[in-house]
Amino acid sequence: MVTMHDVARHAGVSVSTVSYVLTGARPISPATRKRVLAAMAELDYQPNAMARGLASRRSRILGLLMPMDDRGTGATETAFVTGAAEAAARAAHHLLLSPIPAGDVDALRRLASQRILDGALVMEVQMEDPRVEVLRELGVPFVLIGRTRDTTGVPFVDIDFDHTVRGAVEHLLDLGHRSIVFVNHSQEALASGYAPALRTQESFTTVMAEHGLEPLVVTAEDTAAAGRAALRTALVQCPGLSAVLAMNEHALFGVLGELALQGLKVPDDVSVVSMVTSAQVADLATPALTTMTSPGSTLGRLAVEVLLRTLEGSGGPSHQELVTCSLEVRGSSGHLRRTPERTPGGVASR
Amino acid sequence: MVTMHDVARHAGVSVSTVSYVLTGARPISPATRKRVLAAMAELDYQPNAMARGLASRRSRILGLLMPMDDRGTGATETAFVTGAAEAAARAAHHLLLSPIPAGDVDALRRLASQRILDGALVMEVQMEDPRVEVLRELGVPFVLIGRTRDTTGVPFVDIDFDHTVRGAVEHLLDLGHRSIVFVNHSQEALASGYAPALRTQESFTTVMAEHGLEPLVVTAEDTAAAGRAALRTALVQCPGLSAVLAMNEHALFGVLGELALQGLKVPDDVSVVSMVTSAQVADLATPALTTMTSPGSTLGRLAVEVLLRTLEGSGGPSHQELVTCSLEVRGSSGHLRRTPERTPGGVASR
DNA sequence: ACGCTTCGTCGAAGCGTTTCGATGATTCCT
DNA sequence: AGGAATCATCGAAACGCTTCGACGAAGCGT
Repeated sequence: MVTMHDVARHAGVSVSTVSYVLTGARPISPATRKRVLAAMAELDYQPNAMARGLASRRSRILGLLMPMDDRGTGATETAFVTGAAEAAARAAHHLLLSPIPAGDVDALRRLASQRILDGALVMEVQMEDPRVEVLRELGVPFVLIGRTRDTTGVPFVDIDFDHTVRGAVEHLLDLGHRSIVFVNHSQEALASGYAPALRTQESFTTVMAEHGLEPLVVTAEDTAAAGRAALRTALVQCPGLSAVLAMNEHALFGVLGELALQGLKVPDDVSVVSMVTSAQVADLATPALTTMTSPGSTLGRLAVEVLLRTLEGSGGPSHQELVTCSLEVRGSSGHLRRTPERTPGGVASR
Repeated sequence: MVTMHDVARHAGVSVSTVSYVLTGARPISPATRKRVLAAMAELDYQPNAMARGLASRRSRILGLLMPMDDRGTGATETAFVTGAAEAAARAAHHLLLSPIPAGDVDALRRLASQRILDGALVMEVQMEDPRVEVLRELGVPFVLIGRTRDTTGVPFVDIDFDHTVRGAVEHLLDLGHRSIVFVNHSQEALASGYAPALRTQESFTTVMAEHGLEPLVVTAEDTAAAGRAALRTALVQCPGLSAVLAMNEHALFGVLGELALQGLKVPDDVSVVSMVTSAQVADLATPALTTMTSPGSTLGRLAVEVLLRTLEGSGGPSHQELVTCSLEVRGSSGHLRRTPERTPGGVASR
């Protein structure tokens, strides 16, 4: 392994000079700098990350705290990771992937105490997330992807769920729909404090109320079967249903299947809008889904940039930013045509 | 930060003794060990990863070389990562996620030279993958997830594509199908050496030939639109088509949409089997897809275990293992009913 | 020409571990 | 009983880098 010593000898300078060329911590004359750089190139020198990390107390590694329950596994999350990875790479940092569950405080404490992370990106943030306290206590800078209920002094980037719901609902209202059902994640997800589900549901209720409409909500596990059941429930509660607003991609595909089985055409009989969904997933359905498109990779990039800026040591106020989902109208939403007649009591599949 | 020194002082022993308790490199008497462990617990000591890494030349970090092109982003890959992360965590190792493209030899060389990785898991392996040579040259142990054309001396775990194709084809043959079209990834993917596409296609050709059948193959970009077009092409080339075998999930959903538009029912008119597909994705379709289910998380776990075993320093022969996809029959495949009549020249959507 | 800054560089002391050789204290064999 | 072998522990030298104080050589004003 070629070390700084070798470079120094080869360039006829001291090790510290080589170090300064690399870090820029002190000015070095152009002549020496050039010689040092030449020596590095010639010897194909790469700094040893561990040594640098030990001496500088900066590992250049960012932790990606990504609990891997079944939910957090969609195309949106993947795009997020991609964006984060690219931003990190651009800044010569690395991303360390940790699947620690949001509730496993001990594991997080262990990880953070190893001083292997310069900072952390916290995914799958819950309304009351114990990780915030742990990281703060251990002095590990962090940025939430998502946000807790109380966000005072906590840096985060998140999706503007209120804006997203409004955009989706207003799109449907513009098309003439009045009977809209909101298909959310499961009761358990809500109970466990899964923030996107809670926030969107609250916004939905508010927005519908603002328009003097009844906010119909059904919940479903993240499976197609649950989606089917959810739609049947919705049709019972509101037979005149003309639009579905979804915050649960997996269930939504079940909804679509069930709609087809019941002889309801999309978008002629029922319009469908999926929120926080990627174009890739939207395309899987026929017709392609109208979505509030998730800003996946943007969010990831942003999170890394905010975190790195924090590490630079600005003692400024913690950065908080909401990024919006944009409406992309595809084939699944259209003008209200008529109150569909249908045979009551849908037929089960197969 | 509490260091080994603190622990040593607190326990009344030398630092080296503390180290030996931790690493087990030398025997320590039960009495001292107990005192040391007590001191650690009391002080809430966590070893500094950087210092340990520098001194031991073992970072306990495994690189996950995961090129993030559009393709490698499905549920199968996610499951893989999940499995790997869990296996690594169990062995007290970390996973460092690097999105370096397969072709970017320089970036890989830079990463590997930093000595930040104990070993690497190589994803998205191509038939001729330059990364193998780089890693070997730089002395970084690795395991391929996938495999190159020439696998002599290269440790890998991969899916048994031949078995997968056989399983799928035989399932369809058993149901009476004879006109089967294989929907593969794009021409470019094939040309660039994307191994799963090449291997499955070859197996398909072979297996069909073994049964005296014509192997019809169409290629498609990984989009629904391309899938639609692919199906239309297939119907022109083989109007009597009764089954679709897919190696391209995204295109497959286009295929399903186009089938519906053409008035062809699944599985009554056309049976569909998707290969290397997760149950999650299978469920998105209605009816749910019959699949050769990808062993995602198993593969990830296995890869990490193999790599760790390699790091333990067994000079044995390089571990090579193929793991099979298992047939899961869902609603999309059924007995051949009849040669479907149809209006020639499908109607484009919308 | 004098001291005073400023500039560029050097040497050495860490950073928190691991690991190697050495050192007493025991135990064992004859 | 005496020397060899074994055992548990210690001290110190790495590991490859960063960073701090120091120092000679220029450049400055007066």
